[in-house]
Order: sequence, then structure tokens, then C-alpha cells
Amino acid sequence: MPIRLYNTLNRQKEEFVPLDPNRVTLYACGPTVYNYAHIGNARPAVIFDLLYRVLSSRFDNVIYARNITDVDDKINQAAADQGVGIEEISRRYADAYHADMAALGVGRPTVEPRATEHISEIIAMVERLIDKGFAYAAEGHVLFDVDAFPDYGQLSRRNQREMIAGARVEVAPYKRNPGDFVLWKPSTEQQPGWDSPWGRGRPGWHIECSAMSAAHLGEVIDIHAGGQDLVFPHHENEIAQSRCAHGESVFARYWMHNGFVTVEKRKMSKSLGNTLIVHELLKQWPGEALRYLLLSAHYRQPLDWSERALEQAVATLDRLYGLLDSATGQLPDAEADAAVVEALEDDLNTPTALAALSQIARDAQQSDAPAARTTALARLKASASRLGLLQQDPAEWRAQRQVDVGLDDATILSRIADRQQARADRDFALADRIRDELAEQGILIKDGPEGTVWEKAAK
RNA sequence: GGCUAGGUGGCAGAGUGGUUAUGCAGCGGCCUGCAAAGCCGUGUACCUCGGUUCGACUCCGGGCCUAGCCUCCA
Repeated sequence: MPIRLYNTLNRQKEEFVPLDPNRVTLYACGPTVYNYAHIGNARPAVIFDLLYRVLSSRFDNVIYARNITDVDDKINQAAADQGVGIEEISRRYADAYHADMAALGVGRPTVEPRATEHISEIIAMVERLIDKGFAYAAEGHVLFDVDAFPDYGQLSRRNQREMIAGARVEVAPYKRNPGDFVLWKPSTEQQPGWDSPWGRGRPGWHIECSAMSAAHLGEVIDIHAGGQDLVFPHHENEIAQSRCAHGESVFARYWMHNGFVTVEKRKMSKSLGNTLIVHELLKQWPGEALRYLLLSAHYRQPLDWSERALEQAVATLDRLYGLLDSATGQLPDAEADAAVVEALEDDLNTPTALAALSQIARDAQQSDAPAARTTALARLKASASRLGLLQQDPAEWRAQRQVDVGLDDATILSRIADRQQARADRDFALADRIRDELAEQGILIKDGPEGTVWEKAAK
């Protein structure tokens, strides 16, 4: 079975065939580092990291580039607000981004280019666009001339006339056409800027991705990915810039877009003020539970985030880790289950992959013979690793979920001993009272055949 | 206004022209002094109206509703 991917270009699922099977190229739009990432920002990071893993399991040499936008007016604003330099802002939030994504099981891409490190490539690309007649300079700006590119609007399926007909905000006077977009803009002395043929300035947002993907992946790439809100204008503009600068009929061969994370069905966005910051969520919930929830819906569908859904994710992981914990000794190496692999290779169908995982778990539970059970558990863990799940030690998982209760172990053990004595005396009223008292303090008692064990309650 | 996506059981969420999704919760049972945990079992769900078909939740058309993009945004 080949890998199949939904391509936004033609709105269909297609077999994925790389241009060069020895060098598969993937570019995903990364963060603008001016504050902490919210869970909506985390979704593409998790999804396209998963895509990278799926591709890597089939191709030897997959190059995954995910940029960091470190020159942007929002960064300038944050620096001004906080009274620090822009380098400090972008360093701080890039570090936080890496830490938060790591907690969600997201690995580092092959390359992580930064806009400020590619200014010369950006300037060269802008010059080329001017030379070829696709861009023009005006009042210190350089603008892309959308009229010069007949295919403009192909990805987002829009045409200029309709867009102009819609309510538009005021058009800058230096634009020839309302749809023209900025490739380069002038900087004041206070703003970060670089010398260019058009004076001191800084790049527009769209051009950096075009320049960096060309620099690291080539002029035609296999897959370009990002959030649905980037289809227009960001990706449309990238296509225009890249194709016109390089004279190619194609920029990215497959375009993939993830759906939004919503809260009470509304898009999570900074302007709506309904964002949930990953950094904050991680103080309350295990990163793996956040990852599980992000994978529980198909990536192209909206994902409604809620505490209840998060609790469900935790409960499911609890059960699976409990099952893995029942393994005796080290699990042997195993192959991932074919159903899990097939689901992932079918346009990253993570819900179906998760369902297959549950099926394997059931097989393990129903295996009576210890050897068969161990084999099934090993397959469960190997399959889950394809999704970046269940790779912790079960005890680590449990520890993450436990709240700190203000009781020391000796006290707890002594109370349990008291209760055991009461039970031996068949004084169940006293035994139950002790159990209730401990429960109130967050200690759960479990009587098993091996004796009584306790654990701290989950949050 | 233009364009796009979607409406599935209590909740989350896949999928399919005729056969069990799966998870969480609930219910029944096993186990337990009683619990908890675990295990086993358990649900004629597919917005609406037409059409195509031997047969549609699944295909086609109309309608209703929701969300998103058209402005920075994952």
C-alpha cells in the first residue's frame, strides 16, 4: 500500500510519489516567536512531525524543514512592551517552543531555518522577481504584482474580482492592485532592518518561506504544510513568489493543511482571546495526554478542545499504561501492527490508528498464555511508538498524574497497617473508616491478592 | 456577498452502497468482607426533503444549521 495524502491543490487524496525517492522534501510553516505557543499552534507541530515519521519509515532520506520567523512586527511590539531587545524575545520564545513541543513528543525537524539568517537569499529572490517583471518597487516597498501571475488564486480557489468585490480594508496608495502584497518594506531606525537595493528595510512575511525552502530543500519541493488559515494569503503568495522567481510550473507538489483547534466550537485564536497556552496546560496535564487528544481527531477536521476530552484521553492512557505495566520483565522487540501502519499511511488517519491500538490492547488482555501476552504487549508498544505514544515507563506516567498529598509514606503505611489489623479482626467499620480518611487526603487503597497497595489520587 | 469544510449513539470520533469502528461515560456480570482497579458482556447512531438503486447513513439535487477563510493568525 502506498502512502496516500490529501492534496489541497486538487482537494483529493492522492498517492504520494516523491520527485526523487532518495531525497524527500517536506516544509512546514513554523512559529513566529513572540509569545508562548497555544494548543492550536501545537497541532500542526504534532501532525507534521508525525508525517515526517511516517515518511521516514518508507524513505531513507527525508528532509524536514520547519522555519522560525524571528523578524516580525509582533516581535518588535513584544520587545517594546517588555523593554527588551528583539533578539531576547525571539530567543526566549523559541526556547519555550522547543521545550513545549518536546513535552508533546514532537522531535526537532531536520533543519530549522530562521528568517534573519536568510536575508541575503531573500533580497536576491526579490531582485530576481523585479528583474523578471513580477514585482515593482514603490516608496521604499517592493510589491508582488499579482496581475503578472495568471495562476494566482489557484490553491485557495479565489479570483481577484470576487475578492475585490468583498469588503476590503483600505488599500495602500503605492499598490498598483489591491491584491499586491509586500515582499520588502522599509524600516525606521528603531525597527530591525538590513541594507538593500531599496534602502534599509525588512522582509515581508511570505517571502521568507519561499527563500528558505529554496535554500534548504530546492526550488521544487514535495510537500508544503501548515494550518488551514495559511492557505490564503500566505501559501498562495508563496506559490506566486516561488514559481515566478524560479520559472517552475510547480512549487510544492502536495499541499497539506490541518484544521483548527476550537473552544466551544469557535476557532482558538489570539484575537478572540480564547487560547490555551501549552506551557500552562503542561502544568496540569501530562504532555502525552495533550498529544493523545490532538491525535484523536483526523488532522483535517476541527478539534474541539475541552477539559472533558482531556480527561477521556487521560483515562484511556491510564488503562493502556496499566496494561503495559502488567508485563513481566522486559518486552521483546516487535513489529508495529499492520493496521496501525496502514491507517497512518492513509492520509494520517490517527483515529483509526488509535482504534487499532485498542484492538491490540484487547488481544493482549485476552491472551491467557504468558508468552502470547508478552508478544501482544510488545506489539502494542511498538505500534504505539508509530504514534509517539506509550513510550514512557508506566511508573513515570503514573507519577506525572499524581498530586502531591501532604502525607509521608511512613504515616500512610502505618494507617494501612492499622486497617489491615482491623480487617483481620473483621472490624470492617473501622477498616472502611480508615480507607475513607485516607481517600479524603488523596490516597487510594486497593486490596489485591498480593496485599494492599496504595497510590496518590490523580488530579 | 464570494469561497471552503462539516452536520454520526450520553460525550469524543472514524468509516462504509447491503456485515462490530474505537475510546470515555452508563448499565449488567465476574472478582472483593464491602469497595477501588481490572476483566467479560451490553447500544437497530448516522440534520431534513426529494431522487438514483433490489437496497443509502454512505451516491446525486434542494433545504436547514454550524464553523472557517476573504485582515495578523496554526
